[in-house]
Amino acid sequence: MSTATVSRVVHGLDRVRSSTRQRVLETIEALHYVPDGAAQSLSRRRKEVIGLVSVERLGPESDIEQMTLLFVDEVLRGVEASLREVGWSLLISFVQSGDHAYKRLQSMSGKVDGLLIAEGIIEAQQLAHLSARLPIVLIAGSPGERDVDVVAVDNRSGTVALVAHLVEVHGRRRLFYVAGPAEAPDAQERRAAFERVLADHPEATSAGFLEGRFSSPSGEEAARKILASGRRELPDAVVCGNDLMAMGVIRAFGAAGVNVPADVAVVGFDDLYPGALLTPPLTTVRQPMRLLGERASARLLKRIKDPRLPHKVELLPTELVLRASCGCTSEAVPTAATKASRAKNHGARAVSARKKVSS
Amino acid sequence: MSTATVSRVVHGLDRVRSSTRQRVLETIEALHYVPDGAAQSLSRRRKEVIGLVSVERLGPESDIEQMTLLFVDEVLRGVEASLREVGWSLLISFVQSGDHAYKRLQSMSGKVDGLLIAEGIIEAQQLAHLSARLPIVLIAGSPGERDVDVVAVDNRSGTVALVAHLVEVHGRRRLFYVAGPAEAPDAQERRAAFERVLADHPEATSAGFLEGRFSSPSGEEAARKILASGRRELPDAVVCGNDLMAMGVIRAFGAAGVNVPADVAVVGFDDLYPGALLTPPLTTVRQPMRLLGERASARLLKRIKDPRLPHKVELLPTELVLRASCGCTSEAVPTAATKASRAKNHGARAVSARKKVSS
DNA sequence: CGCGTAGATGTAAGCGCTTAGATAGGCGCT
DNA sequence: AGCGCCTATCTAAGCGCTTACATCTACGCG
Repeated sequence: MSTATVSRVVHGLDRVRSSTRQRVLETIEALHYVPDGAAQSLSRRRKEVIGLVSVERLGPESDIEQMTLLFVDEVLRGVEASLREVGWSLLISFVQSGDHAYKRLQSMSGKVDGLLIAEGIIEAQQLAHLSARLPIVLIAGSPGERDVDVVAVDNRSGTVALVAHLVEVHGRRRLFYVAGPAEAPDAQERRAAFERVLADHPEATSAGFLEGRFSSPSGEEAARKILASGRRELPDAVVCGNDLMAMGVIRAFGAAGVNVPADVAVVGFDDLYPGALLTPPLTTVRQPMRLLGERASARLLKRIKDPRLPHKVELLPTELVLRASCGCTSEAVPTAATKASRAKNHGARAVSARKKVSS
Repeated sequence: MSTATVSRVVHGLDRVRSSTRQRVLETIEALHYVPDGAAQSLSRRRKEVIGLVSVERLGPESDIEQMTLLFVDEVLRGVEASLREVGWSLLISFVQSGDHAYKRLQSMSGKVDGLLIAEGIIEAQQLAHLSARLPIVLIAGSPGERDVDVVAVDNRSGTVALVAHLVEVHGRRRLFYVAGPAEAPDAQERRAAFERVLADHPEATSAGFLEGRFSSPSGEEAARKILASGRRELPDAVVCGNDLMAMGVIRAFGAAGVNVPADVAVVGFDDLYPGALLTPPLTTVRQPMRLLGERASARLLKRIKDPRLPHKVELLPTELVLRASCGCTSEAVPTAATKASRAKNHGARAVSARKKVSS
């Protein structure tokens, strides 16, 4: 029996007499035969593998930064799940920024049909080179990128909904902003959105601004600086660029005897899991991380099938998660439509950021 | 110029005149040439890829189960890091138990040189089949497996250290055990270790036993049952098979007005990150998850190089993490040697389980 | 000045699959 | 029975590398 017949049986495309098919299947079963992936890839000119490359954070704050990784892990699950559906495989690699990321990406590019790359790993020019060789989708990249597809989270609408909530529902007036590092596009977008809400609400004013490093200790530090300028001058609310910093702020305020949210509201961005465990539970904006992974791989697959597709940026909506740290209580905010899907989340209320924005 | 020369330049094994080498390198650079992985794999008869397959938990308790995934993610990082060192790649796949796990593993087996498999995904017989085809290392499997290597965490020493601490240092006498599901080998080992400590300490007795599902809600349920048998009869301490259940127990006790640890000590196992955020912070046993990944892949690589190596079981030591839920305060336990590496962990004290056991 | 030799490069045979095109059977028809 | 045609199967040519082996070049030596 020729290998051609076996191949036809395995893939079932061509007609094979059913007795032959039977015989082949039995033999395959008996021999525990599994086709060699490398040979298939070579012959088919398609590997049915895509690569995911993201950052690995290290450094002195790593113990807490571990939480941040939840982000990547959720994305990864989304990617894996949608790949699994179509029978493709996922190759993953972490790089430390600055590391020889480009080298790694290049070597991966020989083993996959397409690449999912986390933002901020390589320079635009290197990206362009890679992108010329194989399909690439950027995850959570700044929407400005050319020559690649981007799937990102809509930082703006989420922040706007969150800050508007503080001002409109809780009547907070003096808002302090603790931003993420200026070089992070996410941080910039969130900050810009914050300022925009202030501009749109004359009754609210900025009570100050500090730049943190997206880490919990940098949040604590920011809170200490805020406290240092005197209790009289405490802001109404502290809006943080992410949950980690918000956690730091809450901890430092708690240590100093400042009551959150009675004295100062504190809110974050990300909806990391432990936020719900804090005292008070953290009001924040949820990023659809798993969805991010699903969409990114869907787009990549589409582009692999048709490489001449125009490049596109896809923004994913966020969701406002109201817990207690903004001043909401379990009973508060009866107006907002609660989403059943989040009901389980410790009594938090979730509101589509889109809805909030449009109102 | 022949492809052979290029190949020689790229791999630098054979002698090439340096002017030629130069020319080749320049051309490679200019063309952004990257060798095709599939062709290399086919020709070299080695893919330089290994696969990691682990469970994806779903179901009604998934919101909290997400935490469990931290486990897998840490292992994954360990694996990826050690693979990166030798230039190999990592293919990953999650399966839902019961899912067609064997099918998936089979298809992966065609694309990798070896497989890292999480415990409990497939039957022993299927494992044996796979193992006959390619090198396999089981992660956190029960040490009883044959025909495969196993790298696992030493549940026993950790549990023994933890329970002995409750009895010897805090004088707890009536200990209740909330176990994980009986079909989980980890759960069995921990429970057995618990009983063993009781046997070794005549002054301590069992206050009861319940089987949970390793989930936080099942912990809450257990706590409610304990409370239902009357306040008079509350145990001194509740030892839980993992952190999630311990978190549930603490929450339910808190809701019922039971003071932890004053009335009842509660301890877990795993050292999931949020344990440090609870009130009171959770005393637990830390599993070296990342190390687990590193060791598992190291062993797999070794076996791939020499497939006739005898199969081995490797047990990794755990580490006692003392926080407040066992009765320790920041000042307490001045006896135990604290490990500098854990000092950052919110003032928790960490003690090598081995050391504790030997004392 | 021819030959031996060693170093540099080219040639070609796979690696295990897919697939287009060639071939071989079986059938119904005249 | 002989022909054509359709279907089931086989043959063989790649896919892009690695590598053993053949070839070629240049040099030193007798």
